Amino acid sequence: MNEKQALHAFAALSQETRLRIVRQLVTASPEGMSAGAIGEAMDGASSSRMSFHLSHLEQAGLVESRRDGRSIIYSAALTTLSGLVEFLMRDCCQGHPEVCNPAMAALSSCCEPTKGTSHV
Amino acid sequence: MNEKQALHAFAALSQETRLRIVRQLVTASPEGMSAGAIGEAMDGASSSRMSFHLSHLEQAGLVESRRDGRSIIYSAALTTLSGLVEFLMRDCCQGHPEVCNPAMAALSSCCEPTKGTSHV
DNA sequence: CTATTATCTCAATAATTCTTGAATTGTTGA
DNA sequence: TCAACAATTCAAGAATTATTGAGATAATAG
Repeated sequence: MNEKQALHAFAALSQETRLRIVRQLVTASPEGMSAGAIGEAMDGASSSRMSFHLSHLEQAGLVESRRDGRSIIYSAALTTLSGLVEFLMRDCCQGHPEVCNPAMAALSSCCEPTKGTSHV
Repeated sequence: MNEKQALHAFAALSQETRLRIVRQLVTASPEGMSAGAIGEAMDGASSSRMSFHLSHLEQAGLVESRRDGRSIIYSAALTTLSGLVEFLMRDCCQGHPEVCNPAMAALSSCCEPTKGTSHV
């Protein structure tokens, strides 16, 4: 993830409908959802509007698509999301662990450390 | 950090000049830099342009300002940055540790565990 | 008090992004 | 093949955001 890619990703995430789509798709991961189903979940947004936002997200690498019959199934690109977090933190941490540490703590509590099977 | 705040933060970070300002200020943390000095670092951008972007960033909670004599000193709001990471990951991790784990790994390597002089 | 420096504010314009609706492409089943 | 469905593409207009330059505000030095 370089600055240009991060810029695209941030732009993609800075629009309400698109941010909601991403959250929806993360929840629906890894199966994904058809464009139509996503539109329904977005208060019945029009298909051309969905297309516009979905292709924007795809350009930014935040979602992926595949055809399944008449439908096109979209799914979250999880590796781009973690790449974005890494980019943000790479910036933050230039000698300033006071940013990273709270972020680490937040991450740890959110990513349950697979209790029991701890290993570095 | 709620969705609305995250939306503002992403919008603020989705503009090249502003993303560069944030990175610059994270590097200059915690002292900060005067608006003029930031402008110089941004290829000599005009003062009104700087003002526009700096106030946008301040609105989004990504930077803070204080007056020092004639200058206004801006500094990175590190807690908002880590809040944003937390927001992203809270989303990502809804039952999908496969996102979080790479992100955790990236964070760990970026936030060198203060070898030697470690002290909470 | 005046001149100078640092920054902000405002209005106009330029540029970009979003929405809408109509037309188009691709897929399936009868 | 044809009708129906799912989604995309395109063009026009609306809305938002960024840049510029002129003028205002605030602080300091002389």
